[in-house]
Amino acid sequence: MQNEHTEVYDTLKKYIARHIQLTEEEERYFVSLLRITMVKKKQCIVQPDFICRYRSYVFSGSMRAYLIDSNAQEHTIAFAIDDWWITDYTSYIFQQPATLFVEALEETVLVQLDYNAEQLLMETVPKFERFFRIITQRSFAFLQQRMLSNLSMTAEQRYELFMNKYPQISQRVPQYALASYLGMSTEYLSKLRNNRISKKS
Amino acid sequence: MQNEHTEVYDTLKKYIARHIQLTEEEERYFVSLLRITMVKKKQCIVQPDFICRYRSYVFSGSMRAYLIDSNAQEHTIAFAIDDWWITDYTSYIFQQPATLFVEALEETVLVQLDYNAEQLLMETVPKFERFFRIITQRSFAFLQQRMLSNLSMTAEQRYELFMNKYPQISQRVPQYALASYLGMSTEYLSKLRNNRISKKS
DNA sequence: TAAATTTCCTAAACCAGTTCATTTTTATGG
DNA sequence: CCATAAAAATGAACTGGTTTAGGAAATTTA
Repeated sequence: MQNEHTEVYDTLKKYIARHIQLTEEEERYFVSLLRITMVKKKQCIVQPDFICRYRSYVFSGSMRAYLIDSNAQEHTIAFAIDDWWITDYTSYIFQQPATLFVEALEETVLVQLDYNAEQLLMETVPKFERFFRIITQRSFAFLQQRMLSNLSMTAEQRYELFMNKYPQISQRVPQYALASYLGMSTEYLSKLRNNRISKKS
Repeated sequence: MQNEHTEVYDTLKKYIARHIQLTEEEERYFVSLLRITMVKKKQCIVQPDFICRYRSYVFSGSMRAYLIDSNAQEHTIAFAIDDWWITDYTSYIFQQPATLFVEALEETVLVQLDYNAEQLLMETVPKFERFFRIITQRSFAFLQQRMLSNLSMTAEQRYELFMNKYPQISQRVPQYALASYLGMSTEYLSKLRNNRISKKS
């Protein structure tokens, strides 16, 4: 058990080291604030109306964050596989009730950081201000690109783009989840998959 | 002239003070890194293929950032009026060639921070790591909400939402810019404006 | 203040993508 | 290993929103 945890923490530490350099003491302190959580397929770690207390790093497995709208339709705002963070971001940073579900798509191992621990961490080790700034900036740039794709491309182009950029993800997530991420119906995605749309080639 | 600049810097300093507390010396240092730029209507401060060197704070006037796609269609990714920052974010943070235009919608006064100056600022005054973390987190949460709106709402609902949330902006920007922000054609926006769509009321 | 240009409005034809209904395939737990 | 549920495929009918094409209003410029 301890061995397994060591491996998980080491992976996260390596991820952190890509952005900031910590002393051994700082690393130990950081790790002391974390907790490891295993979630089964379909289990939710965040639900609407509850305040989201954790930011979760995916060590293995995969997760998705989605909204259920007033017509009972699902809309996926994010996937997370290894080395990505996931949470209901709005709920987490403002500590207000969530609107999203965050659910495991398969058996998943997470490393979770509590909101209060995160605040404390940034005060105690200011380098983490930098760390969270950098990863948030990257997430923002990523999301802006996605927004632009959704504004400027057709469903088919969005599908092609996703397949090129994230072939791994497309194989691991259910098709209805991918459709709701790309902003199209499952039926239409199915047609695209079996390219019964444009007979260009 | 000096008076005018003082007013501009004071507004920005007040904005900064909402998130971090600076000493007078830090404030002076910060201000020394800034420059004020006036832009005329339709003038672009960022263009595709050029690296975006500045982050711009809007003191007065209004700006928008947009993409021109392969069909020569415009897609607005952001507006900025007083107290907002604007830039081609991806180009700025990665210092890579821009893909967007950032254009003045009216005569506008900007305060600009150079990329290298920003890096230096964060090293010299680490509080700014915190400042940029916080504003980036808020921008991210905002963009995620917008992404969810675009995935889950109809054109009409998006229009209504925007009008409720940003009545000031809708009056100041041209209709084609708003349509391209909301992800619909100008013709359809025009129909919605004169509500010739749903005869519910 | 007239001319030029840009923005805005209108309406009919059209189409990308949805909805609905049904079938086939794949997962899953007991 | 079967039973049953969940996910994916398919096709026909439909619709929200676009396209195209025009003309009216407003803004800019000379």
